[in-house]
Amino acid sequence: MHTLMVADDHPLFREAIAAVIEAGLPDSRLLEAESLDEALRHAGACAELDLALLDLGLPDASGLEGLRALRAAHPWLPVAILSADQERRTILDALDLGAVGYIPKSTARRSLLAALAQLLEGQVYLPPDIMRRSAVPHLSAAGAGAGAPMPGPRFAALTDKQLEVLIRLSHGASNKVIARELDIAETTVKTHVSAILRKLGVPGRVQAILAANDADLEALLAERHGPSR
Amino acid sequence: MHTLMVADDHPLFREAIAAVIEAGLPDSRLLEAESLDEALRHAGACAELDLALLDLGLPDASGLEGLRALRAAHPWLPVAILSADQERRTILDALDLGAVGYIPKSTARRSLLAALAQLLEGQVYLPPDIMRRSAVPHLSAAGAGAGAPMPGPRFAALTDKQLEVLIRLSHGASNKVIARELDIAETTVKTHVSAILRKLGVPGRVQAILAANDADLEALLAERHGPSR
DNA sequence: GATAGCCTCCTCCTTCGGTAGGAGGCCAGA
DNA sequence: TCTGGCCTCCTACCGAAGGAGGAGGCTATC
Repeated sequence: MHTLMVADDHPLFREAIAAVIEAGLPDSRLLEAESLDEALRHAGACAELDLALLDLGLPDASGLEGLRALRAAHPWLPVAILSADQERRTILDALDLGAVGYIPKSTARRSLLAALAQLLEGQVYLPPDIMRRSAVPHLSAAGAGAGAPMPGPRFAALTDKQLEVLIRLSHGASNKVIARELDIAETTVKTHVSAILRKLGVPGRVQAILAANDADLEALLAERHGPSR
Repeated sequence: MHTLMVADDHPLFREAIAAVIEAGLPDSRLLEAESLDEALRHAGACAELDLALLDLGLPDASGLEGLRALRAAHPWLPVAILSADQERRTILDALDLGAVGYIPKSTARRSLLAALAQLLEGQVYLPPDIMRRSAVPHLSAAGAGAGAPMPGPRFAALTDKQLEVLIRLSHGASNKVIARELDIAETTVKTHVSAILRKLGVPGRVQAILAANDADLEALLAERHGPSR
């Protein structure tokens, strides 16, 4: 027997959550709040609360302020964020403020149930697809000393020819097209592509393209051949 | 059949990990490294690596620098931290650098096994006892911004599900990964992908990704279904 | 001369991506 | 009630992609 609370200003979404819980956690009770104020009152009134699901778009709380307020008022209450925001940074900030989990609203119904079960068991839940994707260790928010850009993949390790191939790769060209454009055999293109993937530490051409799109490869290539080209 | 790597300079600890894996994950292979350098070499040599367990006390890497280096060299390798450090701040910093999990060395054998299984399934694992004990909020996060990128007209023809697939596609996910994340069969993903390619008028996933990267698909999806921020 | 790195090309093999065609279930509108 | 769109899943087939492993020619450096 668990008691949950969902704080979301969209009735439809609260109903959806209620349906999921009823179907998958029949032993549970659900409190509903449509504002931060109501959520705070519920949390104060109900001592049995096991988990609060907090939307980040509440009318009386902008962004993570609601989380901060709820945490400050009830430090013992586990709070998980429920949001349409899929920014990695937002998730990390929420954890920083003491959230025990983060559930994107785009989560599939079955995954949602699994996430709730995990949270009720005392575990931490974070969306795997967001936390595990690209997640390039670069830029911004947390200063923390040496803020050297530290270019992600090692484009500098690529040879000129490999750079030429990667540029065409990043434009979406197939091996066959690249072979024709560079006037070499397709097998040779494959050799170059394999070398590129190995040097960049990525598993396939798609990831190589995504990595390449963050850098100006033409500039790098031009720089190598001196200002005269 | 999974392949793991443990990077720790204490042979005893490596042996303990190996024993746990042998007992609980008999289908798995384990590579051992006693330095960051060796870990980097293993990661470069073994493409099948599913998960790296990185100690924060390596002799040739101080603290989270090892994680930064490993992430930079192999952005697509999931890395979980294995450390004696139980500071909440350290865990958050590790996540910031792209770690997919954090396992304190004080973890009980059974919990360790569960954590590894969870990580190998593609989930995120964090120590519940540390993450769930109260933390004092002291952060200012402003979610201002909200630029105005216009989603291309072609994307309007996509259904919600197709949009979900395309978003993950644009992050470089394979059909198999998308299937796992959306909890549907790979054949279904293929069906969706085919429909997407047809509607966008592009010949392959690579071109779809390049087209998708010019639009803010998450915003489009959020607008469609109950925009709660 | 020897060594090393790069570019070129090859074959064999496996996995991934994509199409074609079919099928059942669900749900909203006519 | 029926129709149509959407989601789901399947088999079968084929081409693209990528790894393994080898090979010859080129240039620069020691």
